[in-house]
Amino acid sequence: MNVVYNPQSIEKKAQESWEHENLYQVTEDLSKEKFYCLSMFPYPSGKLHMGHVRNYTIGDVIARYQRMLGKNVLQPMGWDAFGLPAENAAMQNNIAPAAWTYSNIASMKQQLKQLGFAIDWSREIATCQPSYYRWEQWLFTKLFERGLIYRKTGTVNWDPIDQTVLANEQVIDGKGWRSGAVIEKREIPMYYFRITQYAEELLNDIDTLDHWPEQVKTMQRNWIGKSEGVTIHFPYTLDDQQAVLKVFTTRADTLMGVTYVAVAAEHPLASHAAQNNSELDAFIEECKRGSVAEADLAVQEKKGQFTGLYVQHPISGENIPVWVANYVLMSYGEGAVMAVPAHDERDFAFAKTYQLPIKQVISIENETFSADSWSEWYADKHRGVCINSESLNSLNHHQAIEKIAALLEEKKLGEKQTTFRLRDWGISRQRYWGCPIPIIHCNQCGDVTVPEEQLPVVLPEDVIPDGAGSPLAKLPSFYETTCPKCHQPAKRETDTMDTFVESSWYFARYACPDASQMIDKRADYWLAVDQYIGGIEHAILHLLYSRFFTKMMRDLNLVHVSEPFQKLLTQGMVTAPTFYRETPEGRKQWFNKTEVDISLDPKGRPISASLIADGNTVAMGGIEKMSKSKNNGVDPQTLIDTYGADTARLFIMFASPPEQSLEWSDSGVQGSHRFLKRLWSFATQHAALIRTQKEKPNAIPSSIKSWWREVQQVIQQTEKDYQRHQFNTVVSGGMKILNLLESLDLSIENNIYYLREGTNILLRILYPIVPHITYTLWEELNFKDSIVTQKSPQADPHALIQDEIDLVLQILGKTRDKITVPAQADSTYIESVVRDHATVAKFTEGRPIKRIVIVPGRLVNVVI
RNA sequence: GCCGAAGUGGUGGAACUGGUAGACGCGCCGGACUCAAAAUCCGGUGCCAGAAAUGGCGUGAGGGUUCGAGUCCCUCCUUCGGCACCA
Repeated sequence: MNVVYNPQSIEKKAQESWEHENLYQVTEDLSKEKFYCLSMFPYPSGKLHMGHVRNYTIGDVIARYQRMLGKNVLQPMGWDAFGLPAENAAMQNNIAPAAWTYSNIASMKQQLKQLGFAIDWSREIATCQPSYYRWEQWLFTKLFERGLIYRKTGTVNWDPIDQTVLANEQVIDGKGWRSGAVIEKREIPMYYFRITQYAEELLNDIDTLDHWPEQVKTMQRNWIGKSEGVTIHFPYTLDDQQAVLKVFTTRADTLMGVTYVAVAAEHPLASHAAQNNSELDAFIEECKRGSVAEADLAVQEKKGQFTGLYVQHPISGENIPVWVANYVLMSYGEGAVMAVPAHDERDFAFAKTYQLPIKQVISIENETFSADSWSEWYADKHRGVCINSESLNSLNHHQAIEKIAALLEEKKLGEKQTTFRLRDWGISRQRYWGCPIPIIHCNQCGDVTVPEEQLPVVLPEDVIPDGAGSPLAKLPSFYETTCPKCHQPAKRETDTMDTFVESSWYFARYACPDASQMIDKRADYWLAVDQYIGGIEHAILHLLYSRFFTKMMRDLNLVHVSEPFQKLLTQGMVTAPTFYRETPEGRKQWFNKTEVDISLDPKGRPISASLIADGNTVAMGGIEKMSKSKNNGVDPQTLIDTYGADTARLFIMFASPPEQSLEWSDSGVQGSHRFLKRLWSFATQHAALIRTQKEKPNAIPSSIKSWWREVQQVIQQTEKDYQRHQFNTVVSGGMKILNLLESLDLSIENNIYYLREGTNILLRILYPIVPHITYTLWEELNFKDSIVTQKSPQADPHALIQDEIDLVLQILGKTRDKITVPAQADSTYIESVVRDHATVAKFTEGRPIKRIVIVPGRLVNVVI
């Protein structure tokens, strides 16, 4: 046994033996309880970053722990291989996205193997392979035939110089990232998944997700955004035609306070009015500038323009002016809103800007309304009653809505309606590196789905995009085809699918990666995923889409669960300090920590930094998420090469609990490494004694009774901590046991049994986190079988029993002393001890004791 | 702007259900070993006052509930994640 801890050699050996024995490959075994442990698959960007290492380490720890509980654990891995970065890399390096992607997969797979994850590699999938995406295309055709996919126009960012559609990410301050041109909104035809058809179920089933973080569930509920309201029709006459303008509102009780209505720039009424109104036309054009991102829209200045048109108030018949406003979203409700300046803050500000009337229709006792300035209570729907509203007067919010809805329904000018904030999911992308949409456009037959026997529609892999438009649209060999129905020449769809589509069902394909259909019955054994682990940034979109897909696949009888992920763990990000200098042009140049020298104050806090290259100062930019753009990443490969995979795993698990963000610390890494070295040298130093198999003493020797109880307490604690995924305290539990073992007096014969027992426990506690070193030591110390097949340690209840316990003595809630009482002492006994206690006498100073609060097993509080 | 989180020593974090705040590390200080350094080992370490015993203060800020609040409630501040074409 080598006395020096050499992670490189022991890790390589352990990994080779695991691979040789095929330890992590699993099959459906009905005799065992299954556990499907899934981490979000990576985008193959080139090499692993620290976020990946964290994600997959958490997954691996859970998978190995579940295995120790005797379960049949599936932990697969694959590649979310389609996406925009491959196209960017292609343009930069003149390499085809496919070649770039496959080479990235190879190197990242190599790195994952070095980290020693218990992955079943026989199930590996890459979404860019035709064998994967053909089933996505197949599903598309089925859903299209069922009407769950449809075509309509949608708004995209258009770069007028590059003549191409841009992703939101590629629009910076309203300008194209390459061309610098001001971006325009453009309407183009797209395919949509009818996710709104499942809105109600997606919302209701959130209640069944007992093991999801509450915050994620709340975010999903708000994203779906169910609201009960009333659709109100405002009649108007245009070119002698009778029509109605529909608006949706949750505040129908304020209908009598409407002083204008506002429509989105894209609303038909706006376009109509703009035909002979150049000022309005210019305004609508202005609204079309800038990105389509909602965050950008929400912060822009609220602007509007009168259309010159009027609609009639459905109750009073008054003329109501129609405005175009940039804050009205065409995609929500009817693309039009009724404005009640007196009781909506945004309408109030708008009315002030454009001198529109403000009419109070809600009042609250003891509050005075003033049209001069806004007060929070104007919008309070819980306390007010209607005024100035004819038959609604003195009714509250609910009563008024019921009454007005009935009134409108009778007049056929409105109806109660449930609306969702959730919109249908537009999946068309005018890009090359994605799954081709399996549609053929025929002049005779319209949109025809590609028949099953012609699938997959294979994406040519040797294309290098040039940044201008979609490469597929320039490839006649791809788009020229014949109609499957009439066999006339026809054009293949050249858009590809949103990459979120691939990641919405991959978890089901892992169950049967080689199936000759989309999903076969093996999925019934493995689904649902028992534990899903991934970044919090996916809390809404990816998770919602996966839930939606699961429900659609269930309705197609492909899977038999309604929810894909039973338990969800959302990991925090990995952060590190940043350093920068401002260039003369005012741009920030970021430096990596390896390029700078940091000076510390006497307490070890960083005070300044300088660039090693020139010795001049650089600014400290604070702690930020590790990213390429801030140049503050730490390469996991360097970490593995220097310290080994176990140190990397240990540090990441120890530095913070999985859901919190993790701050990188070089000295923290060294500390973790030091612990493993200590463990190794402790084991090698005492190897002979540990290997000695002593008889278990009949009773725990009284000299180490409390020592042994401490070990047992740690077992009890780490058991709980594993279950609640608080791995940082599992590690500190392991450190405590090593500290205890080092304090054990080995000159006492009886203690040798406890040395072996304690070491055995320690290795099993740490195994899921640092599998290589514990696997090796287990073998070296002649413990039974392999640690891979061991059970997780369990506390011995007898060893936990105490005869006497310490109670904290508080006086008026302040800790003053401790008292020792028999473990089964009752409150009468404790009270009598406390009344006679010197410390109590000292602090009460003769004042009478009013009350004695006793918390069993914990504390006594004397109230005076 | 909207939705969702987080703020605890010099520092990462612990405190599970309202019950001893600071476990376990890192750093720092002191010591041992060494010609010396590194590594390793031992001891100390929330802040203020004090030689010490001890006392006071202390979980972003301000209020509240409670015998008792890091934990529950209200208001505010700061930082972070998402906002539908980054993945």
